[in-house]
Amino acid sequence: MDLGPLEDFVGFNLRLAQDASFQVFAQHTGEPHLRPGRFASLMVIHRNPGLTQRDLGQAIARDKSSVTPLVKAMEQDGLVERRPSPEDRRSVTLWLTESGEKALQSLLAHAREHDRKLDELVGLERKAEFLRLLKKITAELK
Amino acid sequence: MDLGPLEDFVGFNLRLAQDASFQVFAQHTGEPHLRPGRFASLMVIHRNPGLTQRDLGQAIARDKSSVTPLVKAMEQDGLVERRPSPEDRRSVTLWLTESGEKALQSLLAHAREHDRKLDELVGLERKAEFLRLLKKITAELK
DNA sequence: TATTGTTATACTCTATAACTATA
DNA sequence: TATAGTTATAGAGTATAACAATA
Repeated sequence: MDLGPLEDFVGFNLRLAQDASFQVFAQHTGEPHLRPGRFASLMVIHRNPGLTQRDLGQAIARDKSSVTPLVKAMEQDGLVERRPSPEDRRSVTLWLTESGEKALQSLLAHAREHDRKLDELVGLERKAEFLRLLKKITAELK
Repeated sequence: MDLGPLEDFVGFNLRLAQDASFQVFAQHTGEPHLRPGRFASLMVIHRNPGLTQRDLGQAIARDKSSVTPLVKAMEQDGLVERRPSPEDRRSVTLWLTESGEKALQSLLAHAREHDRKLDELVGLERKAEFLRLLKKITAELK
């Protein structure tokens, strides 16, 4: 199907490439509690144990009312533990369980495997430049 | 917020760049009947006037049950006309109205403006290679 | 029997607003 | 007064399944 001028727009091709990449990644993660949407959250909690739900929301750019069900679902699946903050009784602090750490490691393994495929397509000698441009778009586009 | 190993994954950066690009584009289109989600549909109908809803669904990778409300909304907004197919009485053929053509042209103008910003970030001398890699990922990732 | 399109329904993900409890 | 978190609710956007009309 010919899409005319769209075919050579960077923005449009960015979207197609990301869709393809996400779909392939999501397929290979398989298990439901390893859904890619949780990846960033698990990583943020892993690297900032004891952060509050508010902090998490800021890190992943979601409203607090969206964080509540996300965290509850991960708690339900045994990936995250919620403990009252000793400093502020309004706050909840977040910690990965052992199972959460394992889930994160598993997602990371999938991500590495996935990125090996991307590296192959991009080519090692072009990867640094490609990454640089993606980061530039993220950082500077307004 | 430090995301550790994710920071240098191509897939992750693809996602961040596409999010940034989409958000900026969506903001600037403004009006509700020019929502970016309709862009591809308008373009497909523009370039294939008289196609059926089934054809449209295949082109934009959506189930027929998702095409129905999409097309109805665009008809409601006066962008698309639905006519019974003379060849197959089960089918509906799709045509852009004058207003639909105008909406498409307006979206295209926004897209060109948007892509000028992206071109600036990427740099003209690197654009061809960048596009080539994005298309390669779309086409060959499995 | 198979296909086109519609409808009913449901699921995911997101947000806004109103609320409780703290600060 | 302001903030952390919860809940109720709503709106996109998507899909599956059952259906009517037609092939």
